[in-house]
Amino acid sequence: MIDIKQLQYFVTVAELQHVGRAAEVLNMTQPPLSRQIHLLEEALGASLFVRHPKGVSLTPAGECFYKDAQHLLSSLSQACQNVRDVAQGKAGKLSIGFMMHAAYSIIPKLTKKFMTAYPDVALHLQEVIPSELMKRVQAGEFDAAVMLHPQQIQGVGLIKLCESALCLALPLDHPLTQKSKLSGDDVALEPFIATPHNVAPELRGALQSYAHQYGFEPKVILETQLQQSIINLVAEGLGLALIPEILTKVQFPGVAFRPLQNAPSVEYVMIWRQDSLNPVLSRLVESVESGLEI
Amino acid sequence: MIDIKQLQYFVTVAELQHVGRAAEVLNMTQPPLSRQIHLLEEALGASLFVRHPKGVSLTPAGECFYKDAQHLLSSLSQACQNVRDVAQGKAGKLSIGFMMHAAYSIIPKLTKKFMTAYPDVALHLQEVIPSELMKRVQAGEFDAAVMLHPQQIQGVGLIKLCESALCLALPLDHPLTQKSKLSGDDVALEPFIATPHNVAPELRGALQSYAHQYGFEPKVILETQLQQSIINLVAEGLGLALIPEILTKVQFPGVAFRPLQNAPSVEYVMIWRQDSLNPVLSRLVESVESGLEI
DNA sequence: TAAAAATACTCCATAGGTATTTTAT
DNA sequence: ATAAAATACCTATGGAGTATTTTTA
Repeated sequence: MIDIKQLQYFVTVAELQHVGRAAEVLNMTQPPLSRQIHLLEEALGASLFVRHPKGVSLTPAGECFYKDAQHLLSSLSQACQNVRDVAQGKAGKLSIGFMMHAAYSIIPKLTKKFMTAYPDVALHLQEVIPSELMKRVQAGEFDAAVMLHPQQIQGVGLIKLCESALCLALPLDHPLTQKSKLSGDDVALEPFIATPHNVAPELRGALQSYAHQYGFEPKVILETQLQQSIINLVAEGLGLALIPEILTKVQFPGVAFRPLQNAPSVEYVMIWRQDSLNPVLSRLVESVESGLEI
Repeated sequence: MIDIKQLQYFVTVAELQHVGRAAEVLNMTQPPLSRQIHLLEEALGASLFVRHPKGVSLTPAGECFYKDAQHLLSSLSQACQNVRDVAQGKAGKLSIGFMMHAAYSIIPKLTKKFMTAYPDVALHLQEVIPSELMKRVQAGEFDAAVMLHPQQIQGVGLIKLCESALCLALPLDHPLTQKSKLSGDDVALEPFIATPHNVAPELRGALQSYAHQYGFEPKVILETQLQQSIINLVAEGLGLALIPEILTKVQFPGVAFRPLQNAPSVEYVMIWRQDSLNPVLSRLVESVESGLEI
């Protein structure tokens, strides 16, 4: 059976055209090297060298095998390097799920920092509705997810990314845009657009409890799964919405944002499967732990 | 040190996800296979498998190495096949020198037959002046050459390809074109264009001895190393020339060919270095030996 | 607890070393 | 005649086998 050692022996002899000197380079004596070359020739069923009185030279078959052997050896060492890189998380694949809220500041910051540090990692980013994120991380479909702080965190690691106060999103032509700061009393009778409780309980809960502080039940006239739709519907003038401040840096046409008195806030976190086998994940967690400045 | 055997072991275990069953397939017992997998992991500095109670599965690093190992193994077997092909002359390189006379029928026939039989051989064809051919075959610069039958053939193999009678090449507007068959008497006073003796002694000798048969010394007014030039100079009306019949199948503008009474003939042969190491050469000789129909 | 993998220990095949012979110019 | 490769023989590393223990869901 041919083995790597024989290929290295062969390449060395081929390069030096001299079995004795090749043996020196290989830190061995001439006879066993001679023997290995013969075994290789036998295994291949072809003679690789012509023996001269002052050395050896490659036959055409040997020339051909020399090229292939060189390529094989370099491919092998490349493969070893690859596997080490992947094992250390310097290379590989990482799939990250996130909710729309993260798309505008958290995800860009996070990916930019990580991709700069680990250019050989292929990031797969996917936006899904908030309620999907925890499930799919636990199922191993995502290595990590950026989402609102969940209630239960069994089997996942968690790191806080930032906190963001909620503010009011209202149509540009709405009378309340005249006031620079609003309170619960101002909006008690307004129609609201919100996400259903099962999609993003934290957000829906925040609206609920804020309203209760001011002694009213919010009039939710429209529910939509997609966060993006909420802002679009506000722009259409269908109602108001509570939106985290991190989204207000972006210009949404037809929408105005106003701060709220005693505004509740939501917390954004990254979660990941605790028992993940992907070494890249540890690098991501480290990267996030060392600070993101969102 | 990593060796091929370990790669095969690894690939088998990776495919079956089960060390015990992989050991069966590999015709060995489980413990040494287990051990080799561990040694491989140690050599790579990365764990390749996660051990479950009912088998093993690949880590991300293992997945990466699996792809590379598969590729390495198939490259290796391809390399073994390549070297065998080259050793048997089924693949490789073959350089053939030839004189211009062979370009129009011998070389096309020969190369077509050979290339059809051995599509993986790269033929390097080169036209040079006749006197160069023997030297360069003996020097190992050409594996073989197509040329006129040489005087001395030390160190080379030889096979006859064909014989061709010489005929007269004359300008289209020459009075002698009126006659359909010519003899030495017709051309005794005509100017001749010929190759120098040291370039193609056989051809020059043939002109000489033919003339002597008819009791005259040929008036060679122009000598040129390149055979192609002779025909061009005939077309220009500078003189006549003796040209082998195998060239007359081609249309040369401005040149007429006429048969000669008692025409001398020349013999075309293929020669090759007897002690060549190129296995393809044997295939070429076989191919020519089995007949060319020129 | 029940598989499958890992470990412990043994044996022998074979890679590599030493001494010597053969080969090719 | 000479340098280099091949052969013969010896030693010992390490790959593979048998028996057994440990691991993990």
